[in-house]
Amino acid sequence: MAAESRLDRALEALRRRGERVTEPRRAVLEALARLPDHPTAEQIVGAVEASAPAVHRATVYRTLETFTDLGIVTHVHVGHGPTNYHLAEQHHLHAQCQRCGRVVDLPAEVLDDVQARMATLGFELDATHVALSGLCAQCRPPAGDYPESCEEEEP
Amino acid sequence: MAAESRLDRALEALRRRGERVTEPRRAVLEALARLPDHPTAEQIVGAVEASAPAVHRATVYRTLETFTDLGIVTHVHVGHGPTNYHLAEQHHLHAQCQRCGRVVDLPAEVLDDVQARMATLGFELDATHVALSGLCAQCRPPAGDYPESCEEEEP
DNA sequence: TTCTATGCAAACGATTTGCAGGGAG
DNA sequence: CTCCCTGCAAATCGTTTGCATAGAA
Repeated sequence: MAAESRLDRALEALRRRGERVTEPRRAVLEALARLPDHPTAEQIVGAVEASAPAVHRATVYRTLETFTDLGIVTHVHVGHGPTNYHLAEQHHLHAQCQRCGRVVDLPAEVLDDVQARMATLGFELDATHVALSGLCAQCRPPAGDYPESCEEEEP
Repeated sequence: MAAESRLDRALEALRRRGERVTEPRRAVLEALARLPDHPTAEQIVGAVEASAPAVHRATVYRTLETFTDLGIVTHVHVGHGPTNYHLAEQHHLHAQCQRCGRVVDLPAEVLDDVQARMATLGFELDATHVALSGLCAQCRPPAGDYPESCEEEEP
């Protein structure tokens, strides 16, 4: 799936809903389509700054909120640290390593059973909205040993 | 389990580890033992202020961090909103309602299967560290209807 | 022309930090 | 007496808001 087509599809969704297509909005969508992983608002601000320097961070935040309301963008809360955003197309779950901060994707169905069970308790689980927490393969102490070589991200 | 005995046990744990027992620390532990649910740092600050007005919020934050390192206190990150703290005794999970913000406790084993499955993927799940997210029984739209009567907390 | 979306600056909530003094052990 | 813990003030980080204006439709 090319980044460009994802961008076009998002723009199309915007117009279809009668929303205005502006330069900041285009730039935010472009950043979301182009950036890898799940960028934070601040990373999107940085990416947008390259193509459209006049766009203010407040606009990026407001735009992300609007897109979320429209269902174009999804966000994930990670235990500590800022919220992560991505285009709403791919439905998957997330887990974040407590040590290195990396966010890994998980197949969407890992929480299906939990979801079913919580439904019987009256709680409607939104599995994509928060990232599970733990230690990734690199940071997990290998069999009683000390953790090794899993650097902190973004120095 | 009486709040006082929980307090005593925590104080005992402090001394056993050669940590100093000071008034702020005692007050924070007392607040944790006495407050219901899972108070935020700021709620603990408020509770501490009653018994020991001179204790500064920075001290409360530092104390909570120290206690966490010592394994006396545990914290839970909720999707949006401040971190929740509790004494490390009870091991259980949490889920937060996206709408009313309430945090409900879950039996510790609801994520056991997920934990096992993620272990095979190399990820060591810490199920208690983040709260699952969704809609609680009161806020969940009852069969296609509009949500009703689930007030926002703390006005 | 209309009304939404934007830029800017300032406020905001939650949390952290540097520093010098106080008090537990 | 020594060093850890504390109070205070200020900084920081992520995010939100009020206001007047630009610009999409």
